[in-house]
Amino acid sequence: MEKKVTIYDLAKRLGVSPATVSRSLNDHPSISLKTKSKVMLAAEETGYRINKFASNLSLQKSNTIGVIVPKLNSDFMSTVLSGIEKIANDAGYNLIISQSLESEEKEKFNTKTLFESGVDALLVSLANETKTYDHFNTFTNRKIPLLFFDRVINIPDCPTIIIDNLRAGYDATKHLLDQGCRNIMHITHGLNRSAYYQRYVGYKKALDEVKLFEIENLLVLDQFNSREIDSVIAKITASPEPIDGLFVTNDTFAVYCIKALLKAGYRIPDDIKIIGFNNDPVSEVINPELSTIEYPGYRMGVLAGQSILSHLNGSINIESADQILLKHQLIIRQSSRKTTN
Amino acid sequence: MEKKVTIYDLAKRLGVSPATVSRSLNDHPSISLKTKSKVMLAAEETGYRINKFASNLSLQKSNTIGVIVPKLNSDFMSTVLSGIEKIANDAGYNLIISQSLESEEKEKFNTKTLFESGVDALLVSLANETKTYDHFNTFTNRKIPLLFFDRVINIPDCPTIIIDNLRAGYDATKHLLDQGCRNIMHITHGLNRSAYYQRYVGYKKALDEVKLFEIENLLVLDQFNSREIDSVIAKITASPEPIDGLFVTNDTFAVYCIKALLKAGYRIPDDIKIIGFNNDPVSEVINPELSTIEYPGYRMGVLAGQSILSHLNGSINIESADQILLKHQLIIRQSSRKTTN
DNA sequence: ACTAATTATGCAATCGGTTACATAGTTTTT
DNA sequence: AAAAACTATGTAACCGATTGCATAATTAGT
Repeated sequence: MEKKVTIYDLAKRLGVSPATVSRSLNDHPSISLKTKSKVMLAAEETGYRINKFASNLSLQKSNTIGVIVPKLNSDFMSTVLSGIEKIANDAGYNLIISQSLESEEKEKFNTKTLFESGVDALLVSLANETKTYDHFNTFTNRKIPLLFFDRVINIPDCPTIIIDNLRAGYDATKHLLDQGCRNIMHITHGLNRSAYYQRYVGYKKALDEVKLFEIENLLVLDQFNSREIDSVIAKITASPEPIDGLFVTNDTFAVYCIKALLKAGYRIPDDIKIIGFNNDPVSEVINPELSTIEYPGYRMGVLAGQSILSHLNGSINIESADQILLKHQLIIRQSSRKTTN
Repeated sequence: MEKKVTIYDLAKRLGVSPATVSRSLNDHPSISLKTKSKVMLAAEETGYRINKFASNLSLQKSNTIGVIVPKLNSDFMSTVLSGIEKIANDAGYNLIISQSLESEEKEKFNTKTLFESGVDALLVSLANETKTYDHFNTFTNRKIPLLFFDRVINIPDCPTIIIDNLRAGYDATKHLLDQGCRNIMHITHGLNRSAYYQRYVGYKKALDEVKLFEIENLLVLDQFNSREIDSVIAKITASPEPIDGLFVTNDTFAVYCIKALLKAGYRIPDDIKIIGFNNDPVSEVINPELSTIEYPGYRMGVLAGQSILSHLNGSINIESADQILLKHQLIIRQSSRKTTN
């Protein structure tokens, strides 16, 4: 069992004061080179490690960034996190990651513990359930940088990073219309989150443009899990006007749909054309390959990290809340291709 | 800008000592109910929040668990993390997550920063590159609980959580043999990590049993990324004896293989039967559906979390290093089905 | 050689909670 | 009613690093 060694131990060993040791270790200019190297050597020899608790307490900062996401295990989210981690780590920050599991309750709890843990900044992608935002006041009141990404809410002075969801929803729907679809069903998550709501608005806008707003056909799902597939198929088969297009705001679920529809005897894209969202790896695996909207997850993570770091470094005026809008991209594959007949 | 309120502020406000405040907030038995509720009320009113830095410094613990994984954005790893997070969070622990990106250098660095951050325990899945393990000494020397999962190394007193990789490799290979394959290629990651090495041993063992050890056919890849696919196809087409089976230790890559082979004109499973590893969601999306080995990621995460928590609570004798072996399961799908001809 | 400027180091307070030990106030015991 | 046993609270040291200010040691200036 190694004993813990502190700057006091080093000080005693070298016959200097703890202050000198501290300054040496932090490369303070007013310490002579000779002393510095003496200290460094002793630190090396004794296996000295700084005690961050003490340091943090003294400096009032933790070099830690908190992250709250709805769910760790989705391709999109883990990709975003990977980007955040890369940037944070390279800058010497640690990342405390927690998941809300789409629960407002848990999001509040996590916000509280992360605050108490003294994170220097907080990055959040909101739970679908969340309807109140007071729990973030602890951060805004103390002017601790707070940033929202993907699932955002507008709070004064809090930057947001999103894609143009309205436009993306419009593009996806417009594409299906261009391919000849006339009765497009929109399958999406709770519209409580603006990301999803905006896609819906885009969907409607595209329909409106071709005077198809009457046959808007919306299906909102609680989760995007495979158990919900039956209700989808039921709704499609029960439709008085046959559904000929599907805009699903999640690739994984779109893939479930394709599989279920094929099984039910529908031809894709001949009978029903489908477009998903996110450009998850699965979209290229399914047959027919899934058209989708490319959502730049890694870049989003990197930008979120960089944005929050520049706030922490003060290189950006904290007052100037910025909104970063990433470009999405329509990716056309087989699942929505117009069939020549 | 809210001012920070400390136990000293509360003490002054209530005319008691900071010690009383501290004890009240921690529900210490020797404080009268009247005083306790007075303190709690005041804490509520003033918006008091404990300062974890101070608390941690005093208590010498952080309620934080460190995690190092090779890569955040894989379905398997994010699922494991999700399980760990669930357990840790429910027990009031925060999770600091970092990724080594398969680099020994970065793994060392992360180990150091996590140590300095004062994590109460460390969970590690090793980078593929890692060949030395001294960087974990800081933890073992101080008897800070250290656990390895999935990609493990045996260090005295450090529990490990794995599946029986040898058996899994054997099962996968045996299955292909049972389906009639006689020239099975094994595509895997660097054999430096025992997880992969054991699968390879299992593969060989199955071949040995049917006296096929002569035509062992091994392909080791650095990464499992799509750029390596060409070399795979090249090796398969160049084989003097036609390859009729493929055991790939990663579903995602197995899926790439299927797509490339189909494109190259091979019929699956007729010409080549394929089995993957992990039971990633993609395995059910590809056509033909991919046979695979079910790897219980979420359970692994949950068990890793529980194991480390019990060590922290001292409810398990720290000296008794345990090894948890999870059951895998052979999942047979279309990609390896014997064709009746 | 003597003062001024510069460089290197130490002193001591501070960050905010925790807790062993001491003490004052109450209740129980005999 | 005095001693014993609790109960409730306060005192003060401690956790380990940081840093403004003071001071000692060295060098430069005239």
